[in-house]
Amino acid sequence: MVRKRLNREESRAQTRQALLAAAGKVIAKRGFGGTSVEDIVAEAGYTRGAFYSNFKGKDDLFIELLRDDHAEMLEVFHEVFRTTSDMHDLGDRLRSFYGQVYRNNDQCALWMEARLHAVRHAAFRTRLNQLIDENYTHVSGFVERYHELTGTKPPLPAREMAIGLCALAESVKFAHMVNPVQVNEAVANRVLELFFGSVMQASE
Amino acid sequence: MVRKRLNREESRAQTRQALLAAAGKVIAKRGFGGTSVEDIVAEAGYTRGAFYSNFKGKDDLFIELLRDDHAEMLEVFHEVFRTTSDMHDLGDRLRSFYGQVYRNNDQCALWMEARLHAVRHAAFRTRLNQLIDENYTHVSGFVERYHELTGTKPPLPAREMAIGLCALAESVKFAHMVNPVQVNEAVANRVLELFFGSVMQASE
DNA sequence: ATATTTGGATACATATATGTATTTCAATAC
DNA sequence: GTATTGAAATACATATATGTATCCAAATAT
Repeated sequence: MVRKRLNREESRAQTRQALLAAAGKVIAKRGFGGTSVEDIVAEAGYTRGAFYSNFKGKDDLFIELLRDDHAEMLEVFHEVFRTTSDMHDLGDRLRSFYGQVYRNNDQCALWMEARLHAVRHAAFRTRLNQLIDENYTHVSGFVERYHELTGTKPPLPAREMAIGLCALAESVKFAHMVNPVQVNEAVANRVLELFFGSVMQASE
Repeated sequence: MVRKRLNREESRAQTRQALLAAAGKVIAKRGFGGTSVEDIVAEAGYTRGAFYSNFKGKDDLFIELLRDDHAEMLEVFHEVFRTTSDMHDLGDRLRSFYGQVYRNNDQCALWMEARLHAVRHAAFRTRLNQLIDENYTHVSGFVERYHELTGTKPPLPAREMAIGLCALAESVKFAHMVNPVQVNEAVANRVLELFFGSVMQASE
């Protein structure tokens, strides 16, 4: 597994990453509240010592984990929206984005978990909302760009459109996760398509 | 507190209710995974003995709690949708419903918690989805009624419309809870109004 | 009145959590 | 090569959880 002899910095970074990865896995499985520090280090193959040497506590690690994930998400976002100059398919794009960005259900669950935790813990909420706001800003930027190019006017401020679009995409995805039978892939897509489409038409 | 001498049945029902109420409170505060049986009984002023005498375990209690809450929600639903014969304001109605039905944030958090738990636990998922499906059926019924009366045709099967509308309403509410500053009451309402309105127009 | 049931408290055995204090051993510095 | 540093393990003290087994007192039945 470990290929070359690591120096301190590298070694520390490695365990840190291992802990984060393990945390992601185990939190997705058991929920944040239901996950103990012990669970995390066990999954990662370390001990509690390593954990407390790297993080202040569970909250701290969680935010760190989300930050990493968020960075990845932005990469996907830019990839999806940069690859084309044709702006007419905002719906498709955003759906594709959410299809890609939550590449697995665990990830979607993780963010739901985070939001829920945020509702209950003010300090955590503040930090999480920095990430979420950044998300809104990016989507919002895309909405603006879209309207510039199509010469239309958004029916609401771009940021509010972003809030709605994000909410919709996420919750349909989530509904699908909760009930994959009733809300199967096809249904989820139809619903998203209709809702996105309708809202876009409203702006012409 | 206790007014009259209770017989066994009544007494049992009373503790049961007390436990359920306490659980709702404490789960909303700490999350399901983060809540111990001990927490629940402490809040209710009983002991673990009472708990295990009334429920098989935490999952069992949780479903029971949701079932009760669900029943209440349906009452609100009917109240909101029965009070008028004017069917033209589906959006208003549904928004009003979601405004009323999740009369406090705790309740909304509780259902999110439940969904999240369901994603991870198949047995629980089955039972939760019975409740959610029933919800869809009711909203769906309203959508149908709406289209009958307005002589329009839904752009998607009524049930799929219901899925989308519920997802939207819930997630905007949730977004508001997570970030009450950015997604304040006014923003949430504007977004909901626009999205609902657009979708409804799509059906004409 | 006495016997029986049973809801819920108490006791028990065991398992798991937390956070800090201390130790160890490899990586750096000298 | 020896000294120093620091990441992670171990040890420790304490707290909290779980589920069952047992007990008790109030509510029924006889």
